Amino acid sequence: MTKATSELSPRYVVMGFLYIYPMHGYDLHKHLEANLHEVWRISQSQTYNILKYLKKEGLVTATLQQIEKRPDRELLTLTDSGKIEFEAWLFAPTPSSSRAIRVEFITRLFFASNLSEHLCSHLIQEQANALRIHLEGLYARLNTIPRDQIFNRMGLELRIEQLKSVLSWVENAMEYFVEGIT
Amino acid sequence: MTKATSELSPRYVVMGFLYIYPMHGYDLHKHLEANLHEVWRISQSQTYNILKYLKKEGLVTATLQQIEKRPDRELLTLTDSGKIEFEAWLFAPTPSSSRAIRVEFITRLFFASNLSEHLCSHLIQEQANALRIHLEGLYARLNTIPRDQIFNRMGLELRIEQLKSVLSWVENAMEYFVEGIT
DNA sequence: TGGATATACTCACTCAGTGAGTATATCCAA
DNA sequence: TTGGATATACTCACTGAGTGAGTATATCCA
Repeated sequence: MTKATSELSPRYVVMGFLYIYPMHGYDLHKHLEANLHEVWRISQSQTYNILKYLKKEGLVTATLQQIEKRPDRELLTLTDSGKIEFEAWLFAPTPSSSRAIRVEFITRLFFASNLSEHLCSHLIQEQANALRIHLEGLYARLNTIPRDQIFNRMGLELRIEQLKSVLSWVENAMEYFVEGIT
Repeated sequence: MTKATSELSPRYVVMGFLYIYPMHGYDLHKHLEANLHEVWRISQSQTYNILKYLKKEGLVTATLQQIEKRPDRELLTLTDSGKIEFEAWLFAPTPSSSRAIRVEFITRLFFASNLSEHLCSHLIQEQANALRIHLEGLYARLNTIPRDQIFNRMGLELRIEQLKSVLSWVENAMEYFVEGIT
């Protein structure tokens, strides 16, 4: 799928919930609200929009449930190719932008925590490494921007500051999982 | 204009360049690339898209220049209402999200630096205050999220960390303007 | 018994953003 | 001198994120 999906697509959260078990669009949206409302703000209709194109792409199938007199009601299931796509996303490091870490990486941890704590710790390590490498690149780029390009320098320097604070958060993220012990 | 323009609309940078003086869409895009490529990444066609709806909204007017045999070529001018909208945006604090500060606030400083250094310092103060107030709100909200909502807490705590580092950057931003003295 | 709330989904829309394409003018190097 | 790169200037058709209002039925409970 050499599809140029925009960085930070909401498709994977949706797929993630269906990865756990099949459900209705309605429930899916409720789960989103309950578990990740500080991370994603996806309206109900937007949830249905996403499901629509996932169906079109064959990542999700809908089976109609006919319950006497009630209309529609589709039970949504992640297809095999849907599962593959989701797993690929889950295991690959999130692009190194502050926002992507806050939204996508936390979402990956959310789904990974359903699988194993060890996986979480692994994802955290990998993400921290990716961030360190990316930061190196940004420092190098900063050196190529002439002194008088004040606002380009501002943009890049602020970006670097943000990423530094994101990195240190990621490095300590394992604390969330051992917290219960305290 | 109770228009619900999405937070972080690219319309104001475009208006900002036309605020300085009228030019072609082509030049406008070149200026963007030259001065703010670390801040905004707006493609040429996207620049024209923006100009299109600004024209439709009466914020920009286009006067056709007929130069013997060459086609099209529109000189774009900011209208009075365009100027008013731009100034309103320039003087009002940017919404307190990390990305908005990195993109919109730096853009505001860019245009403000064309007007006066005193204005820059004023905008920086105001923005820092707005950020402090916003952070208070986030801390309060964090206290309302139960301990077991791990991922919602993660999202909010990371957001707070990012905003803290953004705030300290803003507080020191005046350094960019006195730099030449060193 | 009727009004609030929960379940479940649709539609029409705007706005951000991309990629490829069109057309002419100018410069400069073999 | 000519033809190929580069600069000028703009258009079009598209995808994808996101919103707001609307539809329809079922259930609860006061």
